[in-house]
Amino acid sequence: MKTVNLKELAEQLNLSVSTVSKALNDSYEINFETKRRVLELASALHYQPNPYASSLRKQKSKTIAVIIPEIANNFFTLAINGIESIAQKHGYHVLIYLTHEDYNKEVEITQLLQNGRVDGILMSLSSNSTDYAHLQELNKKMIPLVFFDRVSDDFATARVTTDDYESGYKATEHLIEQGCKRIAHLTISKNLSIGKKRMQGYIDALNKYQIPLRDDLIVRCTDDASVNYVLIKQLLQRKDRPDGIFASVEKLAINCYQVCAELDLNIPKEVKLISFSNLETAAFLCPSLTTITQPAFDIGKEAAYILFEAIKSKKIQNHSAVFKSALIKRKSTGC
Amino acid sequence: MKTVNLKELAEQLNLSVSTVSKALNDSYEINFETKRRVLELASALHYQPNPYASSLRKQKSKTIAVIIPEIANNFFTLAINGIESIAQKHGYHVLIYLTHEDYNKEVEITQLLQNGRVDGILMSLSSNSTDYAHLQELNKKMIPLVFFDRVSDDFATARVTTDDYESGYKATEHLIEQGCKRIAHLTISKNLSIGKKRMQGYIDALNKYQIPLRDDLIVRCTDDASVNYVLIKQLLQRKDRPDGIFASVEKLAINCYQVCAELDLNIPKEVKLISFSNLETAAFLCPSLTTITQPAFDIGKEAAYILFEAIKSKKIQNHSAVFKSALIKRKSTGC
DNA sequence: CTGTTAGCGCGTTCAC
DNA sequence: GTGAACGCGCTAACAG
Repeated sequence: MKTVNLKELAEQLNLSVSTVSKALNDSYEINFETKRRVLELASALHYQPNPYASSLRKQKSKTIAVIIPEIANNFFTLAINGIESIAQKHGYHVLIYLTHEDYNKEVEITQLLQNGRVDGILMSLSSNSTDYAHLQELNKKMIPLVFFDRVSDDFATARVTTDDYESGYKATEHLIEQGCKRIAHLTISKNLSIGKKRMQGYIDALNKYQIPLRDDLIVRCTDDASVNYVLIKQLLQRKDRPDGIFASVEKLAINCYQVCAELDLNIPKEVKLISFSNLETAAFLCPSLTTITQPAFDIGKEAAYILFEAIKSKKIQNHSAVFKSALIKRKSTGC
Repeated sequence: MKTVNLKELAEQLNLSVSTVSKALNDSYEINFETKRRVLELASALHYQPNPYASSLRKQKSKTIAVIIPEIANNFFTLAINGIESIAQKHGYHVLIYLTHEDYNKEVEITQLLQNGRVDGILMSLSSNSTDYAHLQELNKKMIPLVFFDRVSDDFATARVTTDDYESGYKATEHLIEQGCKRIAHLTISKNLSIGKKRMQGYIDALNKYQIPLRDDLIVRCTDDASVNYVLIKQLLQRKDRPDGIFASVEKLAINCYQVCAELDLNIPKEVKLISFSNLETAAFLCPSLTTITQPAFDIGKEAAYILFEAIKSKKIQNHSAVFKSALIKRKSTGC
């Protein structure tokens, strides 16, 4: 079937293309009766305007991009949910891109978005991003950018995060209150502010309770899961193995479970574990894991909201929002 | 910063717009030296072609849409991963749309895609879709459509699924082998083939082992979680409560966990549970849940692959692929 | 090999 | 109130 366009409608109605266009856009110039006729035929023929012609003309794509490191992760999944709901409300379309924690891919993707494909970008940085020239480029092109969750302090733009420092502090404090003496911290990329802030919370909590900070209990994990696995195994095989672990991300907590299973270590009796996690279902199924849970859905919504504000006002805003995360204790668990 | 376009490049190089265009597209007509000059300036100025102008001209969007009922679901999450990887390989962009199991939204979304926004669509039906006029419309417009996972037998198009019948049979058989006598089945929408086929497997397995099929053990769940919760609670509060449950989707299994926790029923001692599930991490954390796991990533990849074949060949193919799912038993569990 | 011309489908002047 | 004409940025057909 031939796709129906303005010309087609105009011919059938004995009107000019521009009149039809105006009628469809509800212009005040057009006679009510004409509008009615146009709208009638349009809906009868299932007319849909060609989005790209319109984008080209209006220099507006009605599309945003979401760039995230991975999707098999409950936080991002919930955030997308929030983002999509706001986008749909604004009549916007959502493009999704995965970097797989690869900085080069992140650069590539942002390059694809340089020329009008999107009106704005929501982004969570990949863990090995250190240089931000690709983002400067977006800035120059006046494409609004909002960071969420994984932000960098080295690049100024609007951002939506959780209270990472406070959460890290509380998580550590919780382990201390459970009687842990040797608390390890599994951290990800030191470039990301979530890594830095959560760790600072850990450090300050230890200080507060006068527990010596031991560098050998801080495990700097990588973006390679198998490497992390080995690091965690080494940690748990030491004779003075930690009695508490604070994992900065869910994935590392899962790794702990795997290692503990292999080493026949009981969680939470022999090792207490606490982690950032949004895996609601897993947390439910697994009563021994106390989690720090972020309001991922709301974070997505807020980030989208800020982005649309920026798009509307045509100003790159430096708005920033911080959400509280919650420490969720599971019933019938020592931890 | 002004966005740089072909005209800009042409002026700076003292060439015509079309020559520049050809050079950038590596046309054989263009002199090597000219190409070099063009490419040099283009990269110096970070030239990126306007995708919508090109789409308009070529009538190709280099974009596909993925329409799914929800995203907070490990199956879809993994499938998107697979889809995105193939799309990226083909230089395609991925639009994502969530129907939230709402048929009307499904219709709305497909309408938005009628006029060239995408070159093809990947779709998992919402559970209450019964009418397919909106899909016929896509068909007429020659937009390739590939179903994955949630397909309908009432609409003919390419599809990628798992061996739902066989999986349902095996799941039920597994419970029988564990000694279950009263096996309940929690099913979703009867419109979807996954619902029908998994249930048929259940029925046939019972027959095979000469266990009477009891209609009161088949719980037809809805798309309203709170209703399902009540239904499951009623099921488990009966004096002749089931000793085994086969949940057709993960979400319903989670509901079972919640209800059992509330009723102080032990899983798997008092009630054995088996479910379709792709929640790898949960399955790991929860050794008492045996799962039927689908190769979601590969299903996504295959669906995308078929779609790109259709786009390339400009033929709407009726290719269909069936993947095996795996029954994954957890260690140290009676079920 | 390079340039000229003519749209892709739409929205916005500016005449009438 | 309506229509003719132009251009968004790019590509393709056709000249030269």
